[in-house]
Amino acid sequence: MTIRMLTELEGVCLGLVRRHEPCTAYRVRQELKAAPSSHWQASAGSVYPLLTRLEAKKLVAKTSDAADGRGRTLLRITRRGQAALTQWLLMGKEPEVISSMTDPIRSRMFFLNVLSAAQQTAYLDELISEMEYYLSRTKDHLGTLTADDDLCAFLGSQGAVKIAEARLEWLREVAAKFRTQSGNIEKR
Amino acid sequence: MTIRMLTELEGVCLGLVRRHEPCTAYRVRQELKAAPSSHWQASAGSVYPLLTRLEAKKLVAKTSDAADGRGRTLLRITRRGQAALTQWLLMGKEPEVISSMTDPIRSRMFFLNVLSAAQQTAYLDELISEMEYYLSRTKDHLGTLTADDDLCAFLGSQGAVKIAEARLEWLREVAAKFRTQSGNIEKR
DNA sequence: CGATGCATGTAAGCTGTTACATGATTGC
DNA sequence: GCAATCATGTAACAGCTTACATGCATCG
Repeated sequence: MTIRMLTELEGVCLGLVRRHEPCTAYRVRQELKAAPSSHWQASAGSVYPLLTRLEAKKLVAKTSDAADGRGRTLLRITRRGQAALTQWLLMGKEPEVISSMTDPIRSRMFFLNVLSAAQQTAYLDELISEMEYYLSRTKDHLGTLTADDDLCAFLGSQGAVKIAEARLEWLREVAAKFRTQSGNIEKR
Repeated sequence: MTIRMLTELEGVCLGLVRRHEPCTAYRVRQELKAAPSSHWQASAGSVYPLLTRLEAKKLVAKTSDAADGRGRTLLRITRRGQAALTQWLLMGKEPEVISSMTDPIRSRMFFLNVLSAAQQTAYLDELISEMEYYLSRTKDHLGTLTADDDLCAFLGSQGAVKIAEARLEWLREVAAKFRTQSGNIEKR
């Protein structure tokens, strides 16, 4: 019996349930929102149905404590859930997973020549300044973690910093190149 | 009159039409598939409707050459399309765009402690080897480009290499840490 | 003349988003 | 008492994927 592969958001949410169990769906949303670099909005409309889906597949167990005044539902990962999470994690070594990274800045860089030379340098300067701010926030977030407490969260967050640094360094080189080349003038 | 903001895939496709115009929708798909690091499958079911959508918004112009035996349709970007592409590009400096990067490896790293110590090191070793291969392919792709021909494509591809190098370096550090710590044993 | 590649599309389904809607609890 | 936060959901919609379907062109 093969477990249907989890989506990225499902994998992350299941992992968060595991890390913070027992926890509410609300907590999972908060954790997603707190992450300084995340593609997901973690809207109620995605997280609640998603966790219901995971429950239907018996990957998480919901327990509604009757004693709890508000209708709070606590989540826990099941043994099947652990297996599914492991399978999702191991899928990470597949080439199509490794290469499926998205970087909206890099995507845009390919089409920078749609801008005038003046616009190009102005845009790159603003971008670098925003990236610097993003990097500082990412470092701040890393500062709240320790290697002793949760090594995985610490190293994951460290990766975010390292990648942000690489992006920033690259942007600086791009800006330098565009300044010396005085823009990449269209040939048409 | 504000132009409705383009999605990521729309922006990339519009930019590709511009770079290769006049070109077919098929060509746009090929270009997307050829990119060594792309989140998009560029399936027919997404690209064709997408370009029809862009045509309806007058961002691209379709010209069906009657002389052409096969029912080939050539695409060109319109002036409105250039404006929309510019707007999409400039949106890149918004914090939510900068931080919306996704990295499936980094996502998984947060939950590595679901694996046993032996599984952890085995997985990281395989991952590093796959990342090395991915990096070499990315470098090969960069090698096919020159700074003189299309500076943007060259620098964009250079960014892919730099980020891949940062990811790989980070993965090596993670592997080293996990080996010395002999895994991150669960406390429960 | 058959395989591969060029070329265009559609239908069903899943996932995620925005916006809306409700109510309990906690802190000031 | 009132605001902010905790907490859970639904409905409409947009976007992308898989799988299916078709036909022409080119090369061996």
